[in-house]
Amino acid sequence: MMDYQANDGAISECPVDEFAVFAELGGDFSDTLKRMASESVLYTAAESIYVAGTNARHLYILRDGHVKLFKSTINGKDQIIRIVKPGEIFGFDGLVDTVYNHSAVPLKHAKACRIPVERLRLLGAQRPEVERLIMVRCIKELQHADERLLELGAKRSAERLASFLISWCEATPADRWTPLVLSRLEIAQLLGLTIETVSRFFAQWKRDEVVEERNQAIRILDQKRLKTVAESRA
Amino acid sequence: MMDYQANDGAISECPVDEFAVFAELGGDFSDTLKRMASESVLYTAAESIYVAGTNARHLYILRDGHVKLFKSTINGKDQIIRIVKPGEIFGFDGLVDTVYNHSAVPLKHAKACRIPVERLRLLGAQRPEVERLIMVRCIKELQHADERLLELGAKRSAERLASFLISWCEATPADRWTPLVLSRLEIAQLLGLTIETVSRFFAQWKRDEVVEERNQAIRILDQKRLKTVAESRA
DNA sequence: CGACGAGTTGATCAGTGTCAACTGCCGTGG
DNA sequence: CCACGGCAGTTGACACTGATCAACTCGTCG
Repeated sequence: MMDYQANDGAISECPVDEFAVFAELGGDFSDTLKRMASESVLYTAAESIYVAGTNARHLYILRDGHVKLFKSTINGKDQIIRIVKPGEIFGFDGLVDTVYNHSAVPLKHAKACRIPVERLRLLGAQRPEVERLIMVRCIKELQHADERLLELGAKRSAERLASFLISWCEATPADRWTPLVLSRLEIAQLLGLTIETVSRFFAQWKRDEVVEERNQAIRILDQKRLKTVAESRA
Repeated sequence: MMDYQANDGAISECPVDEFAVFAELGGDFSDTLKRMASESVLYTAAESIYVAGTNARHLYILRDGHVKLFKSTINGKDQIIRIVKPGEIFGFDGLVDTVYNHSAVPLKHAKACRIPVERLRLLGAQRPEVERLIMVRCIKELQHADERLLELGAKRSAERLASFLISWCEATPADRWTPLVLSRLEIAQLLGLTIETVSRFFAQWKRDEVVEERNQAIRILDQKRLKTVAESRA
C-alpha cells in the first residue's frame, strides 16, 4: 500500500504463497513457483495492463487495488465486463487463445502478480492441481457473468444501480464507509447506462437519505429500501 | 435424430468417444469413461434438465438439439444466458458448488450425455487432462459471456437482433436455410427485449428483403446490410 | 367448429438517452 | 499567489427508443 508512488511499473519477485489461490498447493509448490520467476507489477490508472487483441502472454492475480476488464464496440462504446478485486485471477485468455479478448486497466492503481502462460503450462504438467484451481476460479467467473447478464438483460436502471451498490458494499460491515473506486462514467459503463442516469439516481437517493457519499466513499443508510428498489418493488 | 419420439427420457450408455471434448484423450480413456456408466438422456421441450437452486449432480455434454440456460429475477422475468449447441458442455456448477446457479431446458428437444460429478472427480484424479479440458471449455464460455455482456450493455435493440441473426446463421453456408429453433419470446429473453420489438424488426427486415423466414427457418439475403445494422451504421 | 397459443401490428406511454448549461474542484502556469 | 482552463459531476429540457396495452390474424389441435 505504501510503495505506490515509489516504483511504478517496477517488477519484483512475486510472493506467491500469499495468495489464497495457490495456498492449498502447500509450501513446496510456492517454492516451485518462485523459482519460475513470476513477477509482481505495479500499475497506475490509465496505463493498460493488457489490450484486447494483443498477445496473451500472462495470467494475472490481483494483489491490491482494482482492475476493470472491458470490451469496446466498433463505434467506441465501452462495456465493463468485470471489476477485479484483490485475490482474484484475470487474463485467462492466454491459456486457450493467442490474444486477449478484452482489455484490462486499473481503476485507480493496481498491484498484480503475473505468470507467463508457457510456464504455467509446464507447471500444470507437473502439478495438475494448478489447472484444477484455475478451472474452479473460471467456473466462479462464469457464475458471476450469468448474474451480470441477468442484470443487464432483465432489469431496469434503478434496479441495476441499487444491486450494484449493495454488492459493492457487501464486503464492508454495515454503516461503514466503502471507498467508491469507480467514476460515474465507469459505473455507467459497467451497468449499461449513461453518466446522467447514474448521477440522477445517486442524487435522488442522497436526497432520500438512502445512501451517503463523501470524498470518494459511500455508505448505505437504508439497506432495506435499497433492496426493494433492486427488486423493482418500488 | 430418428429415435426421438421413441424413448423420451430414456437412459442408455453414452458413446463418449464420439465427443470432440474427450476425443483428444484417446481410446483407452473413453473405455474408462464408459465403465463409469455415464448416461445418455433424451429430453423433450418443456421438461427441465435441471433447475436453478437444485443439487448439481451432473456435468452435461449436448449431443443433439439445443438447450437454453436461463436465470430468473424475483419478479419472474427470465434472461437466457446461453443457447447450448451440440458438442458443448454445460452444467459446470457441480464442479464447484452444490447447487446449480441457473436452469437448463431444451429448446425443442435435446439429447445429452451426462456424467456424475463425483465420478468426474475420481476420473480427474487419475487423468488430469480431464480438468484441463474442462478448464479450456470454461474459458471459452467466459469469452462468449464477455461478448454477450457487450451486446446487452452497449448495443441497441436492432444491433442486438442483427448480430444475433448473423451469429445464429454463421454455421450454415450462405444462402442456405437455417432452422430457427427459438420462439420470438426466447429471442426476446436472450437479447433483453420484448416479443413485440423482435417481431417488428423481423417484419421490417422481411419487407426490406434482408432476411427470409419459412416454416421455422430463416435465411439471410443481405448479409452486408445486416452487418451495417449490427454495427449501428444504419 | 371452436379454442387456444404464437405471432403481427397499431396506438400510446414511460424510461432513458441526448444535448446543453452550469457548478465546483484541482492543477497549471503566468 | 491568483487566474485560468479543464474535467467530473449535476441538473434541466427535450427527443426517441422500446415497453406496454390491445386488437387482430393465422395455424393447430381437440
